[in-house]
Amino acid sequence: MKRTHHCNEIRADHIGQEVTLNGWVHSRRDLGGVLFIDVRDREGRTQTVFDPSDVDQALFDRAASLHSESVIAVRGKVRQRPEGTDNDKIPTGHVEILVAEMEVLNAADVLPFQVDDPEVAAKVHEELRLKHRYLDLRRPELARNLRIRSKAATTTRFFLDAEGFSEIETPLLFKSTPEGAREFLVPSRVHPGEFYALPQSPQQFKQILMVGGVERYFQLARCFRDEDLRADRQPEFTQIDIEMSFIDREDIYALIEGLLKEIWKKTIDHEVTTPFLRLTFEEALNRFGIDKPDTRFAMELVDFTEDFKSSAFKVFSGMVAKGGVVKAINAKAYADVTQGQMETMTELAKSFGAKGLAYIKVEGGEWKSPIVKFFSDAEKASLQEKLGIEEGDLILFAADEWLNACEILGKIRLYCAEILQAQGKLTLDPHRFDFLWVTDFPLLSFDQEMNRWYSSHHPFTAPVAEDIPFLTEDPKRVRGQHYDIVVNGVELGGGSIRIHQPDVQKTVFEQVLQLPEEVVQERFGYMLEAFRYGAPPHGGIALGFDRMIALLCGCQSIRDVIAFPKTAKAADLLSESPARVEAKQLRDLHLHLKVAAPKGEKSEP
RNA sequence: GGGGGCGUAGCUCAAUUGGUUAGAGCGCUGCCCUGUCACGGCAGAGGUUGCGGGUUCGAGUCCCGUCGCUCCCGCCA
Repeated sequence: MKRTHHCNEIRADHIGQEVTLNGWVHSRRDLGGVLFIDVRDREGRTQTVFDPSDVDQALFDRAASLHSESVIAVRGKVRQRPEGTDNDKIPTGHVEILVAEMEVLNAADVLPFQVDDPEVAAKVHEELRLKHRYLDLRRPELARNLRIRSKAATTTRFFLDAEGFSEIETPLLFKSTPEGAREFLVPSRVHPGEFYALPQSPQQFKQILMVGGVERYFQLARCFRDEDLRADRQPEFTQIDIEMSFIDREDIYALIEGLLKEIWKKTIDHEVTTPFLRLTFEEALNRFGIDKPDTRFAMELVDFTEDFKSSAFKVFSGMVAKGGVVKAINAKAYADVTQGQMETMTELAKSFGAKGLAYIKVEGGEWKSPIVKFFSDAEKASLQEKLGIEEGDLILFAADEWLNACEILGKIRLYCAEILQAQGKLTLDPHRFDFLWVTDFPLLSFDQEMNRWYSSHHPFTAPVAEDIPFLTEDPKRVRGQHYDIVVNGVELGGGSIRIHQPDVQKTVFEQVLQLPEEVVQERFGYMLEAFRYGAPPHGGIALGFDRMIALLCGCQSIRDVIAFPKTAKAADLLSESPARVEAKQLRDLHLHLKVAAPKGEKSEP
């Protein structure tokens, strides 16, 4: 009983034809004398009719006792529905199949949760949905997400192939590089006591491929990081990984703008406007207080450092005297802020080392604030003018060292936007995508506790050429040739032009990052060596594929765009991994566990 | 590692703030029903209130611990 049509195919044209459908029992309506079963597959559903005047009692009884989600094959004649019984909600609603024969391909047990009603299914606890992921995947939303994901992958391959890229797989069993994210380790059987690591990304291999003359590489690369999870982070995830030779930053921007434009068009038929806006790191911080700004709404940070330079309010003028800045945002229409919300924001500010969070509520034509009495008329006038203050507004201040002040207000800006959205005072168009590049990141950041410089991006990022002389004497002013791509406040990806000169790379490793020479040799010796034998200038980028699909699908969590995601504690509830292994497996791997074996099991001899 | 939220029938939730036999809708089982499409009607079964302690005359409710899910901070070169 192989199907002749799928379940969203039968139309008036087919009336009179004999057809066979295969699919799941979506719903069953037993009216006693007549029985309807909607057969569903991934394309849609079709109503079938069992009429006792046409089928024998045994078949009728078998059909009547089917549970939802059983898999059946039905053969019968297509006929027009009797007048007045059309169902306009589904495309097959004008016809039905008068069943002559039915085979039960798999009789389903009673389900752990209902899947036929999308609204009911969507509310089921995620734990249960993950345990029975195969049921969850039948929901139209998840099925659609996976198809969008597939379409995006295919579009990527097609586009990059046309641009002359080769798709090349790199090893998953790699060498441990203890910098950066914690790694998953894989013990070696044939090398007792030695380990592979799963790659955090194919970074080093793709650079070696450039030395290998590949020129244009890409991969939909699986990456692994053993860090704590979030809604937008999984321990294993996918990147669109790209590397090119003989290029500069502009080539990357143009390529990625083309790729994203194509993906958005092919998957959700959305026209992305290119070229993308570009912001320097400094401008992003100054205006939005974050290096991945959501530019779909304003509420921008405004600088008042000059205005409060000699203010009678010593918290502000004192900070300016110390070289700090004074900044403010206008949370439009948020003067009705609650005590609790104000406390939350103050805590945010304090977590960045601020002493408090100064504010002005504009209510009843009055500026209500504990600090406004210290302000001169000129100061008030400049606040009024630069912030466009109106009745009902809430003004929030940060006075601190530049980066802290920016980041405090950046977080508060996002918090306010969230609240204002919940209150219906701020609306963001769900079909709007604000793409932008963030450029000119500082190459290095200083770690106060460790008293040393570390790479803002990664140690292979090339400095801006004219800044190379400052690498050792003034690391702070060296800009990196690093770029991030940001959409609606989500960091979609990032990359850089790489260092291709072994001497510059050695300087960065040993003199700037202060890694001992022997450590550099052990971990990166093969790269430095490769760069001695003809390394082309090169650069690349990696895009978070899961995050990208979540944006395309309008999902909050990337778990909804991954077929088999893991929980916040990195467990797979379907297969119940991770799990213990047999003692023999451990012996083969030369491992001895320090944790106790569970009850009923013998611990290792 | 830290903080918040959740955990009651197969599912989604309720239980008057510590008080009788823990309820409802959906699902499930049985019976009825010939044009439904969220079919309808009648009846019924179904509970270690995540788990383990404690307080109390009495705990779903309060306390301690623990497990799981989730959100956030740290972390994620």
